[in-house]
Amino acid sequence: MTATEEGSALSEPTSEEACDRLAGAIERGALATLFGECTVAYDGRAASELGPGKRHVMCKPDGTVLVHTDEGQKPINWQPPGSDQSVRIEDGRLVLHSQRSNPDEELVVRFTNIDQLAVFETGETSTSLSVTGTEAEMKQRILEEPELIEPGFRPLATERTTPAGAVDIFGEDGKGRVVILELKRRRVGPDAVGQLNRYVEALERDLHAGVEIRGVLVAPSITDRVRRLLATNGLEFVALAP
Amino acid sequence: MTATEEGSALSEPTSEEACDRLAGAIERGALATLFGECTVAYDGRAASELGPGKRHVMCKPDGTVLVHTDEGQKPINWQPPGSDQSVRIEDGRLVLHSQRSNPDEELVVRFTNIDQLAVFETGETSTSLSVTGTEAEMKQRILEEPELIEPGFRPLATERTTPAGAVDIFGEDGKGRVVILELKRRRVGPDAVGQLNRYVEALERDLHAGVEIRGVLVAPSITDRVRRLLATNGLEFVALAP
DNA sequence: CGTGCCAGGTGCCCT
DNA sequence: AGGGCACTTGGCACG
Repeated sequence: MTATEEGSALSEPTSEEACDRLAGAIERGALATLFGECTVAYDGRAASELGPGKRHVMCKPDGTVLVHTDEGQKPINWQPPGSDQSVRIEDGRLVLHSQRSNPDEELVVRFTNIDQLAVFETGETSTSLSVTGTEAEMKQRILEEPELIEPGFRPLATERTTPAGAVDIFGEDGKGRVVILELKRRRVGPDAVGQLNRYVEALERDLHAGVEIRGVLVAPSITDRVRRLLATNGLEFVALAP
Repeated sequence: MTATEEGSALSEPTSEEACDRLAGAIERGALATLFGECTVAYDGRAASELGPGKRHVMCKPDGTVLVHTDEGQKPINWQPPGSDQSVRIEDGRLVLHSQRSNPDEELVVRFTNIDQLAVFETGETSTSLSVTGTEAEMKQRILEEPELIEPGFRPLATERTTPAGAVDIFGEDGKGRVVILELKRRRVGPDAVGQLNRYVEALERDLHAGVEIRGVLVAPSITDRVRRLLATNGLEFVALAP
């Protein structure tokens, strides 16, 4: 036995020790991390090959697998929650295999050396996260203070469905004209204009009178190209930050 | 000294030990992970509060900070590469502070207990990842085999710029008509139609003869709504998987 | 389950 | 630095 064990961490374990410990941790529903030299192969919606190097591998109890290098916020390879993990020894080396279905995707991590294997007990589910500054909050504010859009604006419905999808806020202005609001929590690109335009056109067809429908993009700010796109399509912009 | 040290891992370290070790690791450009009971506060583009619970915290040498719970593929809180970390003791508790600029964003992790602190040496930069099955590969295949689109199709340019943005592939058909291709590597939603439509309209204005321009969406498959949207806008679809 | 859409999206390339 | 867009986008809500 060459490995040293302190708490739930094994330093420089053999492949066999790591295999047993890792399999046990996954079985028990614990969170396990490995750090060491490995190669990574992914095949699924896309495919990738990653040559040897030191990486940090995390196996979560919910089936998530994350492979991180020393840089970047996103994992270089991963497997989503619900994936099935299995561990085995091949040619004396630890191999972590992860399988996902729908779509079928496969991730294989082959370790040539394991610096550390750690197992953590996460206990009961963690406290929930509350986020503020979302689009949902913008919507709430507009419903409470419709004059943020313009004097006389009256919201009539949220998520009103059209053949092209659901409109964020549906209402009418002081002159009784139909107004559609598309909310964006940050500076927007051209895609939002396409979205708003689809809704306006779909509603004009749906109400099929010669009704004029106003389409209004509500966001903190817009780019120049978006300003021109809005003008071209006869749409409007109201500045509002979340 | 109550903490036990094996390799580069401290089990149940005191706040002071953890503070020294973590600060040193960050300073040296090592990768550090903590696991323990903590609260997390974020404020920036949005804001969030996370109550006490066991989490896994990773500090990368490039300035990335990731806070993971026992579930989910994405971190529950994070800070992007380039952020500045600082560690201190407050009321005898370890506090990790991370600051980002442009936009100004702040992340604070307060530990009430540290189960483990580990420091890893990542060595030289890791081997690069090669991915296949991307949109770029679709483009390459079409350039090599234009008949994948239709007999007689001739690609003339890629990334040709229009007032609305760059077109994936620009070419002409057997009858000399201008053809625009918008490539998607997976089943597409309505947004892609908006994108293609913008390009077609922009080019029709740009070439400002009464030239007919064909817009073709190239993807593995499309939804029904997209099929209708394409028809409405006089656009076409060619099935092609990456 | 697929479809649609938000996200503190992130990352990459371009101007 | 800002704009535009791909991404194994991930995640959620809804039909």
